[in-house]
Amino acid sequence: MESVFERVEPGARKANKRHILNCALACFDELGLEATTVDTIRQRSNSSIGTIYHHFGNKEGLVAAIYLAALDDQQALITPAMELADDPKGAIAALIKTYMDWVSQQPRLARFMFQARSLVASSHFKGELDARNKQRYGSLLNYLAEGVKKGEIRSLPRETYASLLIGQSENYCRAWLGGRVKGTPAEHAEIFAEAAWRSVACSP
Amino acid sequence: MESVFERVEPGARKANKRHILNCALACFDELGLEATTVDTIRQRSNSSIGTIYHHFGNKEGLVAAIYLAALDDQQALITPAMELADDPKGAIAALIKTYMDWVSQQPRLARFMFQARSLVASSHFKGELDARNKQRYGSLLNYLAEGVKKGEIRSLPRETYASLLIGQSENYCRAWLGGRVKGTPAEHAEIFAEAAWRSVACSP
DNA sequence: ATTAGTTCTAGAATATTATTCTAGAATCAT
DNA sequence: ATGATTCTAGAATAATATTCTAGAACTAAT
Repeated sequence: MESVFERVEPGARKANKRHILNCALACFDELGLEATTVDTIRQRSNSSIGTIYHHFGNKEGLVAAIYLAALDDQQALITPAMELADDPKGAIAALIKTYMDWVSQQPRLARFMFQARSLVASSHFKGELDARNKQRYGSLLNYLAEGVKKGEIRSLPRETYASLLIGQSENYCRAWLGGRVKGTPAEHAEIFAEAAWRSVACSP
Repeated sequence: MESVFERVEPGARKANKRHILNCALACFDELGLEATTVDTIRQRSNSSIGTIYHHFGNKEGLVAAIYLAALDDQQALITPAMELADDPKGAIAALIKTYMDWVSQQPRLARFMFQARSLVASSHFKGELDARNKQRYGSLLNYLAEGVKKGEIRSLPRETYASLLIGQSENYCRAWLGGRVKGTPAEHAEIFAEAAWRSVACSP
């Protein structure tokens, strides 16, 4: 978990910044976004108000820093996994399995992402978020377009593909993190990969 | 939109309470949950702090009241639509089309629901939310179980069905409300109903 | 190694916002 | 008509976020 923030804030100099990020994540996860105050985080991290505001600007900035680091960590696993695949079906399976494995292994981060998403999306970090999402799905969509030409993928409105592919597994992950279902996302990943493929494929 | 709150707070006596709910919804939608203060709502509704706290207890209670009213409004359309269907495929299509139509017609309420969900889920209204969701999916799951016996529906882990059916359309609705896609949910509803069916059906 | 510049730490002071409290007005049931 | 209940109002208080100032630690260039 230390490693998640090492990617965005590397080096010994940033050790305390990473420490604060970790403590903040723990607080948010245990108490919820609203209920954790900046002072709660200060106490847990043995830090000071000044330090926290120096590094993150405000509470929203701290939330966004964790959120974007988590998104980057996810993407750092998904991109290479999809590049290894050699057909659309394999790429879709890689996307879904990698995503569901990540959630299963990083439940605190994943839970935080669901809680913080709408906050980040309505903050002035919206731009950064949109840029990452655009990059995230851009290459996938071009890839699918080829599949359509070859007759492997159904021709559907371009804007529906992302939801058709990731919506089901995302919904299940949220349910698991909220304790409403028991089986880990990882253990059902095949089912969801298969369902996503059925949704967009011309033939099984 | 007045009618949404009439269901839960009927009668002339509750007119002001409904008025506050409507004004609060408008504020939340325009400014976001965090950015709208209780005083913002007081101003917009020409009300008073005392009145607001009398009716809702606290800000969280106000959010939950809107959320649960919206959920009930949705359900009031979905339940009869599904009961009219006479086979699993029709029931699934009714569920998805009714849901997507509702979102298209009530974008403010729908957007609010996505923004407030995790807040309500981590509040002490979690119980009420769980009860409604249990009821919401309970009958659907029993219905699907029959389909499995008849060989129409694939036999999958029970806890995966709800995500498989509603995940895609929910994801698209969120994207539409966030301005990331252009086509209304209603206009793509057939595609999503079809995809959900493909995900769980034995044969097309 | 010294020094100028930069980043980091600290916490008191301030500003913003949520919530409580008390009292009176309106409504209802008998 | 009257006692009980619900509703309205806003000042007072409490909780929380944010700003500000000053000094410590570190970095790079001489």
